[in-house]
Amino acid sequence: MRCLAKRLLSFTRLVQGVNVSAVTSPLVWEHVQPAAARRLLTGAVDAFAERGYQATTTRDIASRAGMSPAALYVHYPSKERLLFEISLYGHNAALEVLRSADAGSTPADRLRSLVAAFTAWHAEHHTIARVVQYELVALTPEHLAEVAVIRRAISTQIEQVLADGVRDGSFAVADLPGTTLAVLSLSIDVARWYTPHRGDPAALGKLYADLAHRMVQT
Amino acid sequence: MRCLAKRLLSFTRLVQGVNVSAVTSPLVWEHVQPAAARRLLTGAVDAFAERGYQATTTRDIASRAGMSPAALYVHYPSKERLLFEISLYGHNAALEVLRSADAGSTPADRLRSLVAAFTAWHAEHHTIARVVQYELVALTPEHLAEVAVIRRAISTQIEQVLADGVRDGSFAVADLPGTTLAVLSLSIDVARWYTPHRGDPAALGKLYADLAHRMVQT
DNA sequence: GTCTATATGCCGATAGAC
DNA sequence: GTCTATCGGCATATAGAC
Repeated sequence: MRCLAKRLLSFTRLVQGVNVSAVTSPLVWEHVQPAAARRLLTGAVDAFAERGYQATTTRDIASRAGMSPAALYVHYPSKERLLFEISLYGHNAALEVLRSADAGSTPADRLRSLVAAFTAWHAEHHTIARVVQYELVALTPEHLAEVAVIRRAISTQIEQVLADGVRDGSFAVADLPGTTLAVLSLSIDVARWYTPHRGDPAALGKLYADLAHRMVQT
Repeated sequence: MRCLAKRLLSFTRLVQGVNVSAVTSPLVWEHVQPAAARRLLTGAVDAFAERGYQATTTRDIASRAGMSPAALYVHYPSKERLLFEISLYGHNAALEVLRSADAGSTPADRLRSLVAAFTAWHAEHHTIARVVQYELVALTPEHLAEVAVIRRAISTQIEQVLADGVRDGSFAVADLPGTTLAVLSLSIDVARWYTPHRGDPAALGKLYADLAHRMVQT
């Protein structure tokens, strides 16, 4: 089993501004080696997103990868560890998408870019996003603490832009923490309801960027 | 086992306008008889909300109600049926909160009232709301179809107000279905993150009413 | 690194006494 | 309507051959 964390940031580096097409790459997991470990991981993402972590059996994951149940344990020491690697990767990818999108000369431009990219990521990668956002309780306390650090960084990224806009007078925000959470909520909830037939991720990103901007503009 | 559905609408009838204090009644399940069935049901709500349906065992539910595992089956024929009764009740309660809140002379007043009440309900009843919003996949196809009807009615309630506002020129909405979903999303996602220490449900409702109104106003 | 076979335990649900 | 006892099955994870 190779170390996944070291390679987590590879693909999101390609994203610039609201160039959300870059996050639609199908080869998201190409850095996971060997191929058997990658098949197990992508099978687990699909299964966890479809049925949830607890309802997914190791037999199901193994069979999606074309293996016997026992073969899973050669690559991952437990089902929870598989979830953790997916969750850690997903959180880092989401944070990197935000950091790469935080470009623009005004708080309004930056906010629109952040919301568009974060929303499009949740739509395009709705299976990973579903695991990231809704399977936190299945993590061990230690692993949860690790991803919680990344979650705080994600929240801070949005809050900072809103605070900048308030300072220069382009935004009117009565409750900064509450509005930060609301803006994040809008994008995160996409993972709950999105399916490919519900529209283009980039178009959804643009709509949500507009809605978020209107929520705070003076 | 008594029929729960017939008594679903009792408490939400008390709610008028944005009188969200009425939905904070702690005796939400008082109509479930006998008391043993009610203890099982409230125990199941807490357990499902904490760990999720699949991670909750019938032994856990029974022990929260102070009973042996076997006693559960005197009141409910299966674990899934317990989930269904909770989900059906919760959906009907949420819909009734919306219908009671749809009061006001202008689309703006109506939208603010709807969003305030719907948001406050998700905060105040975040345990029930979590089961309602995140455990749909555990329902049988037949039971899912039944709650899906209620979910469409909830969505329609919001969409109608937005459409009325567009018609009389008080709202500017580029994408009506998309904006409807976004407004609903904001409130629904409250069930994911809300805990009592994060503020007063009524105050959150007011904040979200303001944000939703700004999303659509001309 | 993958397999077959299996250890070990908990799951949902039932049987039958009281 | 509640209990104790238990059924049959499937869960995660391991042992050991190849």
